[in-house]
Amino acid sequence: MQEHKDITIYDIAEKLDISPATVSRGLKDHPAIKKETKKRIKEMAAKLGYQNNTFASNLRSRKTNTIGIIIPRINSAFMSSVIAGVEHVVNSKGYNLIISQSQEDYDKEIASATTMFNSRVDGLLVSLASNTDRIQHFESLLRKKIPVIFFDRVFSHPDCTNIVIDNVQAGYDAVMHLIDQGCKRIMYVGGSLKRNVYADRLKGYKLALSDKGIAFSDKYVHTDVLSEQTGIDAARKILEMHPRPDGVFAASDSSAVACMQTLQEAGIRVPHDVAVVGFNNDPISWIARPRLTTVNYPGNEMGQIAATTLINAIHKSPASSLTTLVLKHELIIRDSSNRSALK
Amino acid sequence: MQEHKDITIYDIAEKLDISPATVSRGLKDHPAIKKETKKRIKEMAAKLGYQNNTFASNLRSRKTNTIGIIIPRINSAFMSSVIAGVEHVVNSKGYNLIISQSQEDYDKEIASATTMFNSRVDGLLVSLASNTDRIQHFESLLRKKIPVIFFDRVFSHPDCTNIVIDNVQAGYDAVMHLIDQGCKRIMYVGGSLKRNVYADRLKGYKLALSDKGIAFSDKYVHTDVLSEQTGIDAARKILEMHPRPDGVFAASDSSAVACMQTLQEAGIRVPHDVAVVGFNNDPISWIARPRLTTVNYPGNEMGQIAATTLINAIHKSPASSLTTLVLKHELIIRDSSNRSALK
DNA sequence: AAGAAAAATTCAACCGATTGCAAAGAATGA
DNA sequence: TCATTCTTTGCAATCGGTTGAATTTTTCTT
Repeated sequence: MQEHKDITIYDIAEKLDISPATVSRGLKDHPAIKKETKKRIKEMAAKLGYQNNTFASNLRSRKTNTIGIIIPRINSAFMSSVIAGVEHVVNSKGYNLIISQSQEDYDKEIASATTMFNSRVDGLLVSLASNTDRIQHFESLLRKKIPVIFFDRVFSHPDCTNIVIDNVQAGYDAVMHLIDQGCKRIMYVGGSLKRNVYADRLKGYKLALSDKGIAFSDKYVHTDVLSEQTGIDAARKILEMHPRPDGVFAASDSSAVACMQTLQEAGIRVPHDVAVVGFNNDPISWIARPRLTTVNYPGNEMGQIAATTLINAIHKSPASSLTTLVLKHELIIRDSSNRSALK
Repeated sequence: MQEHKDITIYDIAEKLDISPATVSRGLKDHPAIKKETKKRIKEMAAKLGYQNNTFASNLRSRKTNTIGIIIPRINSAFMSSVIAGVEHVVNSKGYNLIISQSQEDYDKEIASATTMFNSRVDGLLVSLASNTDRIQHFESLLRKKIPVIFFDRVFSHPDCTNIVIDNVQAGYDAVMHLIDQGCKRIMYVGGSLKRNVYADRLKGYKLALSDKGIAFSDKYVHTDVLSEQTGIDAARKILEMHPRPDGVFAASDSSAVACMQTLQEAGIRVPHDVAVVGFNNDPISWIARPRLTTVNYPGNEMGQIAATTLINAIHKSPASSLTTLVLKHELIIRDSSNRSALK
């Protein structure tokens, strides 16, 4: 088995009896190179099996063609869809993707940011960890004019674009729907209120109550690092309350389903006694019985848009200016909240 | 806002009035450098905020410190767990990870392999697409002694390690359990038989039947590119058969649940009339009602092991020799198949 | 046909770390 | 004291493209 020496632009240049500079330019369609020369170069490159050495290019051109993404964790239905979307765009545009999980932890997020900085990413996508409350760990990137874009769990910063859905409206829609179904005492189950997604959904919740003249009360708000367990805890709380809540709006499908099932096991009928609305439209939302009413949150789309926006920002250094980009959401009404079907 | 010029080993060398070569060696603990010199170098590096330029290193040392992974799609519960595991190991060992999705398509898989080759990954993890039947597209890597490891959906090749669970045994266990529950006519719902995972589970199915003296028949085997739809199709088929099958072994939880729910909607009781077993232990398996009996397939662990094995293979060039690595699986019995609880 | 302008190509420095080999300094031995 | 060996450090080439400026070639004017 013979050792293959890699083909370089020098090999091509030699065969064609031209200079390496011309080869370099020819390969990347530089306008100053004659069409027919380009053709010869490309043909020879193909014939010899040339591969661009990205390290040499990157070293000289000070570009890495790599973008990074920091997320709380990859293995949730929503986040893996986002990644799928990002990967799709990024690959098709010739970029590489580095993924790092913060595991919902502020310190790990800082470490991830450092890794990204050291890897000299050209741009960074971030969805913040549960307990992050300052973002100075991205300053080293911003100082070097490396674009940082937040999505889903965002943070307001003059130099960063945010990509979100209208969480206030989504929360409002969900709760308004519950009220329309006759709910008077609605529980909100969410994650840390440091995160816009949970805080905003709570705002929507309050607005809906207010618009219907229902008084808001703290005791109906249950927040924690959002997980299934949070849903179970909320259910236990509900079971002990008098009068008992008759509606639940949970900020994730997994907590909503866990809550719903815990209630059901205690003999509560859903939606008859308690109507439930979740968030995300994860697969479990249509597997659970009754099927879960939820807010569709298109992860794949968000990933594609985030990646596209980031790549644009990388190219146009002059402040791409867009501060916030809002995607559409949609309330999907299913059996877990639909009392009209009950009659 | 001032432009930060990057610190290089030359800057350190100048400050310390020594040569860049010494700095380079000092930073990576070369034995020829005096301890105290190393200390001074490292202190100065820290003080100036030096970051290694990986492109320069890679260019010179001809290593990329990058590993690649090609998977059918990222957004499934199993695969995203695998990625999480891989990411964890890879990041902690200072490697980068490039992800590419084949979208279950042979041609895209070839394209992905080419991308990986061009990115000069140091090693590659692969889980094959549904319709792949030759793997010559990895030869260019293997010729350069770049280790390629298959996991989950593997392919036999003298130079490649495979990481799997014992799918034959898992299939055997699942089907044996169904037979123990009194099933006589068991349906197998799987993916393309080109893929070991589906073919082996079918083998286990046949073995179990054979061990119990039950004749095998083609009509009980339903295969397709495995998805929810496959489960629904299988259910429809079941509903039309006489005598009707009384057990289902599906090679994924999503198809199992889809099948189960379709049957239920047609008035079939699970597990009373038809007992169902799935595969993977995805979240939906414990959300569905009845809870789905399934085979636990530890994705995160498999990811970690695959990554660790690959990195070992990268370091010891002398054939790491291991051909196949088999992880443990486990049948988790839940209500969808448990008739003893019914009495 | 000579001169000017435009097009195409080449020159050569450069990106920043690595590494074989040479060299200087220090320690050991006779 | 001088030769020998071991430590430690420096020199300089190298990895393979990229790019501003210079040069050569071609095309266009008049």
